[in-house]
Amino acid sequence: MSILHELAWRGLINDCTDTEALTKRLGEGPIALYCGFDPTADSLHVGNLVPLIALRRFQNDGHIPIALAGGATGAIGDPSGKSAERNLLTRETLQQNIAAVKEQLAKLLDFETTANPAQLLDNADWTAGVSYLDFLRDVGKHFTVNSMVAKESVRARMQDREVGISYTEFSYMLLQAFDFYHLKETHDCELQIGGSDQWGNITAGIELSRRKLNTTVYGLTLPLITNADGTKFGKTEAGAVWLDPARTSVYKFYQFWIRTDDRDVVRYLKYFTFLPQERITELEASHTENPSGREAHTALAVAMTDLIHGEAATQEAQQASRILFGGGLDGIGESTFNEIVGEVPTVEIERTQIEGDGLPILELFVTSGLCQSNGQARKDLQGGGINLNNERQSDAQTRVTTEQLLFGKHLLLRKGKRNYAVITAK
RNA sequence: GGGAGGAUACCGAAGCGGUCAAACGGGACUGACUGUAAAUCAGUUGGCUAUGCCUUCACAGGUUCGAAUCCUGUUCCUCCCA
Repeated sequence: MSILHELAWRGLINDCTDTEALTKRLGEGPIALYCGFDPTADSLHVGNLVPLIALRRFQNDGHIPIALAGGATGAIGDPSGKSAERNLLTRETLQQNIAAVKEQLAKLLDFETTANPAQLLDNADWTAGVSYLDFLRDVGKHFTVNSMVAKESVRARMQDREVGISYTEFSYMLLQAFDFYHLKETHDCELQIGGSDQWGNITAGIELSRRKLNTTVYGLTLPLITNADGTKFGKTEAGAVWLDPARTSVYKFYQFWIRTDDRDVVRYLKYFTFLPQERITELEASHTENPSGREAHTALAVAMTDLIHGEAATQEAQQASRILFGGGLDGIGESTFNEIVGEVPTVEIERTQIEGDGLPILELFVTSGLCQSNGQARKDLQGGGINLNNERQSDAQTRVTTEQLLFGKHLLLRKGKRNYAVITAK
């Protein structure tokens, strides 16, 4: 099956500038393709994953992926899909972000293979040195403002008189177009992929390449990932789900996937995993037949955690999840318990703090980070959502002492059904 | 430059002298039901040493027994005219 068919089966093709020609071109041999990632934070998040994984899919099919860290474009800010002007990042932040994002990109693509190694580029390298006058003459001249204004990203903001769009963001598409043109010229990059909101930026690049190089390059957009319940994909109570384990722990990352809505799980298996069609079809059948078995969810969570954090970390996260959600703590041993220490948020306190009269339970929940304030903890307790060592607490006056320590040193806190934390006495 | 209107909790939006920690909606959290799902129903949604106390309605003052509500000034936003 060709790569395009594969992507289509997975529901990953939103739009293509010329499916027929691209199919033909891909059939003729390896192609270089790129996708840009703007360093808006010091880590990528699951929302960035679809295009990144798509790059890898192309690489697996023998093509040459170029991951572009947007040192230049990130300095400007892409108006696509944004309803308001953003603040510019400082240069230092940008530098840090790029460095961090580069590392993450490097993990998902194969840079070692000799046949078609991936490449990691930064568009600041070829943009920073271009003077404003040169840019206006060499790039700007090829675009009419009329066509720029017609782009959805710009039009949306022009129609909204309350927010408007700065000249800076308005120019964003030219920079991205310049990237594509530059990559075509220097790396013979013939395809750009990106989220569906990138359509306008991609076609701008295609036009520039045609005008300046008289050559045809292609664009392919991937769908915007939507949750069945209408919320934004990749967001949780705590915010975005990041790839950086320092921001989103491996356990939380695993949990994020395991809690996927039933209606989304098969779609996500197709979007995000490299599992073969047959396997996904199997999982779909198993899920339809016995949803409470949650086999598809587990497969998804394992595949994703594996991909981002590696096998060892996945096993730990999985083990911790099994212990916590596998039916009570009764009879578990110390070594088993230790599996969850450090996986779920773990806070250390001085043993002396809970000796004698001990600490108020509400305070402990605030310390653990599960509750925002004493008042909130009290409300949660009144609602029946506060558990210590998996026992529901109903008295706000309760004080926790060394008596309650599991194995002489840990306390297992739970708020609600699935928010765990461990407190360890030093 | 002239004129009009506005700024309320996470968001949207009521309130226009006391009964306002502030209606209602969304979101979020918790409980029940379940499968760590969805849907549904219920509770909660400023802080606290908690049948009470404290700090909030852009900011700073003032009037009043009493202000989110009235007055003055400041900042920001929107609209209309030039």
